[in-house]
Amino acid sequence: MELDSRKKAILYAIIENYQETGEPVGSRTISKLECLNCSPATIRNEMADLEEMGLIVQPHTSAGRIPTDKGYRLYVDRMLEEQKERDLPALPMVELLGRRMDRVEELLVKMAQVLAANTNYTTMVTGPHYRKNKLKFLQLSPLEAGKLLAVVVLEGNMVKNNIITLEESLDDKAIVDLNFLLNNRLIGLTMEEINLALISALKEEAGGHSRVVVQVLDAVAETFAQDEGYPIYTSGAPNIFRYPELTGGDKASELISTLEEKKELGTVIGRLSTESGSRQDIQVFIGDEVPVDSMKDCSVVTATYSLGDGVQGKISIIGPKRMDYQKVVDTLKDTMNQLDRVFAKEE
Amino acid sequence: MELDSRKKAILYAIIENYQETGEPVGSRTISKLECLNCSPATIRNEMADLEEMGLIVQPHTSAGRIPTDKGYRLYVDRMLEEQKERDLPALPMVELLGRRMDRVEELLVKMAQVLAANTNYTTMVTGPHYRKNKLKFLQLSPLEAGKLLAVVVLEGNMVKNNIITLEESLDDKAIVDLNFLLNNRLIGLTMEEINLALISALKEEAGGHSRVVVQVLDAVAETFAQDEGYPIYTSGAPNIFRYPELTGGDKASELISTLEEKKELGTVIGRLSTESGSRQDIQVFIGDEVPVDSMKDCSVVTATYSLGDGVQGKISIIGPKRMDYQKVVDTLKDTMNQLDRVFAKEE
DNA sequence: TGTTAGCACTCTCAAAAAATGAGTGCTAAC
DNA sequence: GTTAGCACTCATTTTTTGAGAGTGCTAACA
Repeated sequence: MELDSRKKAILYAIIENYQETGEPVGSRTISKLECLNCSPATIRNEMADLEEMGLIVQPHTSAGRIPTDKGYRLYVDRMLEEQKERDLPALPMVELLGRRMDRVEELLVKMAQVLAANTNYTTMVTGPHYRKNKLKFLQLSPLEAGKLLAVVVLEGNMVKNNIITLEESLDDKAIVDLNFLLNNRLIGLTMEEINLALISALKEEAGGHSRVVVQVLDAVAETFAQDEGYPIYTSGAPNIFRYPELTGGDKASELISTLEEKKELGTVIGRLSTESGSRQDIQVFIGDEVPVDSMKDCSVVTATYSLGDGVQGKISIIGPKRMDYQKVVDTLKDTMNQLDRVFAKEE
Repeated sequence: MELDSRKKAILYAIIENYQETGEPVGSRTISKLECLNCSPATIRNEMADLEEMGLIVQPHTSAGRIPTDKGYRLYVDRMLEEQKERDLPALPMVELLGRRMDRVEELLVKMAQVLAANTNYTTMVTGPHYRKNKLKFLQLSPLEAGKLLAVVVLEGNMVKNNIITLEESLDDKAIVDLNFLLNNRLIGLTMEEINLALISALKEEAGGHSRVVVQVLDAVAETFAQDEGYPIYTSGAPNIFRYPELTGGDKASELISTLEEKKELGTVIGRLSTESGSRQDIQVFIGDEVPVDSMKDCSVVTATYSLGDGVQGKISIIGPKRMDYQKVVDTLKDTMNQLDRVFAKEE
């Protein structure tokens, strides 16, 4: 069957109306609303066709229609295609960015908060993938007998620290030497690259302190291993309560659990990174496309941010399938643009 | 009216039954359950008395009784009094503690998770109050042109780092000097004690670099100022969905919001610190006693933990008013004991 | 051939009505 | 002081009813 322009118009009208109301949309509503100038009966005929094509469904006989995942997909794809320029009120992201850009985690958390508050959906941000960023420098300091403080700085000024409990004591001289050795050999490498071969090579060089070298490297590696290599921040979880379709039955509970545990969220991210990004790196998952069971009633819109120096991660907006895709996509684009502008300017 | 031992027994029976079922408890249930050996009618008489005393109420005429806040209070006070030794299966807290005790935040988060999973309630842990802990040492390192990395270590090995963007560049020598100066003057002081008078004194001494001193101190102070001086971690928020009385209406939404925002939770903590702790520093807030509006249907049990070196904070378990106070209190005591054992052994 | 009016039909939702049942308070007997 | 018996109350559940929204179909119309 042909999807002529009127059918499209009707489909989009249904989607947008359903977006606002959350109620199934009837033929009468459409006939009034539209500049199509045709009667409910005509709309009904068209709707029957759209239903046959699998783009809309009736929740029950004699109810209005709601879009199917396939319907949404069509709508979203067109939207991403069109790239229509809209002017949104810019988010006060720059303000955040201006101050204390240095603290990456803090910045990400705030960003998530602003996005959640602005969209009324839930936001999830993954921190940069530590293992993929290069070591900028590493500093060992004596903390107390048998304990070392290791401060690790990665490109992009991500800082992590770790307290290492040693099995043997080291004097200050030894620490300075070790410091020098490690920096000399490791700077510029990513965590991934600091592998076994390298470690045993260092062990040789360290001579008497070989055990310490291993301990230090283990501890450092462990620091970056937690959170499966990247932290995940969420914000606006309570926003799901705005959407009855997400809170019926145990759904709210399951969603909140998923968000709290965060681990499973990684699968979304995992899935993301393997698939090729669409234009501007914005990807949309609709309903069943979301690879997390408890989110089958949700849609997820994802973008990749970059803070320069290879520091990058994903921002995702999680909402009901009837989310305002246009707004979400535009907001994310705006955010990405702001980030780019700030971090491009800086370099 | 006299609260004789039978009345007490009945009250406690009601409380414990309601704890399990969440349903109002009728006279018949009690009469069967109890070794009191008396008929429902007798129980009814006693219940009428208990109601008159304000210890139990009927949600509506001809329903069973449920405990009032006052009833719970009586029950809890007795329980805290009795100090009955029960043997709970010990939580696998030690296991956590054994490994990587050094990372305080990580430890606290894990602890919250274990407690939440074990009790089926929500757990909230406040990190140590940074401002009250003494500075152990402070280290400035050049990061790149115009940027310094400041690593601050407090007693108890709490480490915070901060990237400082300077208005002027400093050569290595200057940084070393500044480092020395700051350490010399600030070690052993708490963040609270590093006040304006001290800062201006340092400014004098720093001579040419007075602006830098201020910037560094500001940045450090700001690091510890965030989170109002201490972080708050929560875990097990989804557990509230287990208790219908917490999820009716918008309650779930409000509770989850409160937990997510965390700020307001501080008021509980604030209230706590002013009131004198009961035995073993365990405090119980029942219903209206909780100083947070969205938690008027909850009870909160709080304990103070100490990780040695003045590193201390609060652990709170948040659940419905009909929570298993005995279990929660015992679990907290057990946890505190384990902490004490580990950290006492260490010193 | 596409559009429209009309109408019977279906199904949800809300309100009203009726049945159910748990639990009480009271009284009178033990 | 305790208990059996009984009438009464009130939330809950089920049933009934009615209203309303929306459809599909048919027949007329341009």
